[in-house]
Amino acid sequence: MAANSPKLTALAQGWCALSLLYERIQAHLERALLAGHDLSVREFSLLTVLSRQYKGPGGHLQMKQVADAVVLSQSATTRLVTRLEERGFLARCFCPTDRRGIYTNVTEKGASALKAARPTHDAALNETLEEARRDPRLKPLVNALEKLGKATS
Amino acid sequence: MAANSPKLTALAQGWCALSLLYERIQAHLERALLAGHDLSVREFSLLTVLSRQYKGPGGHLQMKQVADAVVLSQSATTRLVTRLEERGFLARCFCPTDRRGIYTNVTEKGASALKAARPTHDAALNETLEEARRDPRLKPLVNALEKLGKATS
DNA sequence: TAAGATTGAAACATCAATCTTC
DNA sequence: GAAGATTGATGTTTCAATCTTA
Repeated sequence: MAANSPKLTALAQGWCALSLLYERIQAHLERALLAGHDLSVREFSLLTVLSRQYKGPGGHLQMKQVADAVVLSQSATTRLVTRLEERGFLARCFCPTDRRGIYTNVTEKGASALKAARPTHDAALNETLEEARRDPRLKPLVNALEKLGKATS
Repeated sequence: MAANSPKLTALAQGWCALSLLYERIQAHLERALLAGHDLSVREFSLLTVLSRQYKGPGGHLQMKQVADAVVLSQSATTRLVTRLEERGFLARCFCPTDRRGIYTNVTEKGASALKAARPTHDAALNETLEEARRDPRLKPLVNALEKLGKATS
């Protein structure tokens, strides 16, 4: 996004660094996942979210909630799910309590695709962060990111 | 992007938090800038980058360098510049030393649009960060972001 | 009437091909 | 031939409109 200028506020600088880091990671992951598994980051993210669902009441997400989780519009989510359904990774089913709603399950095929892709994803993430740590503008952010993971996990 | 699960690696968790924060800020800024000034975040970013150019040797960016700065492909940058040129915010001119290259200058109109939009931008940024600080997953990241700005400015 | 999911139209992104200049 | 900018083809995203169910 670009860097230093005398009048840039401190926050704006931080935002630039965040953007830069985000976009680098995103681009790197996208490349790695597409090349190795024909999955975009969004698709990976969707599979991840949906595979965390559990059977039983409250365990499933409706389209709208999925949209929130992957930060997409409802219509984009519909299409994303459709694409992955056509590839056999997902299956829609009706929501038993509200027939307006639609649930989506990850198929066996989808689950194994996700499982296969995860090491690629994690490795690419590691690489990018390793590299970002060498950039003085990004280092503090990378450190915070790592601490964050440790604190919550 | 979504959150906790037993098997999520620490880094992946951090990445989820980063994505979430980035996408929230991005969405908030986009909304504010479009509503108030009919500018997308990308357009704002482009104007910011180009307005930092200075007269004299080495002070101007070629299309390709601009593309890197705003993290877009070359062709997308061409079209972005064209759109803003049509609105009278930018003007292309030939690069004197290499006739393949093209420089882009910010017009008076473009400069005043940018100037008018900056307070909106900064205010929206502040708001979103303020809000994000209340989310325990994001707080450490926000703190790092603020320190970052202070350290470099 | 409102809420959830979908579809249609338009905007904007990427990759590959092209055109000009080095 | 290689590099910089552009154009063409294609895919994804958003907003608005539509359809079904609550």
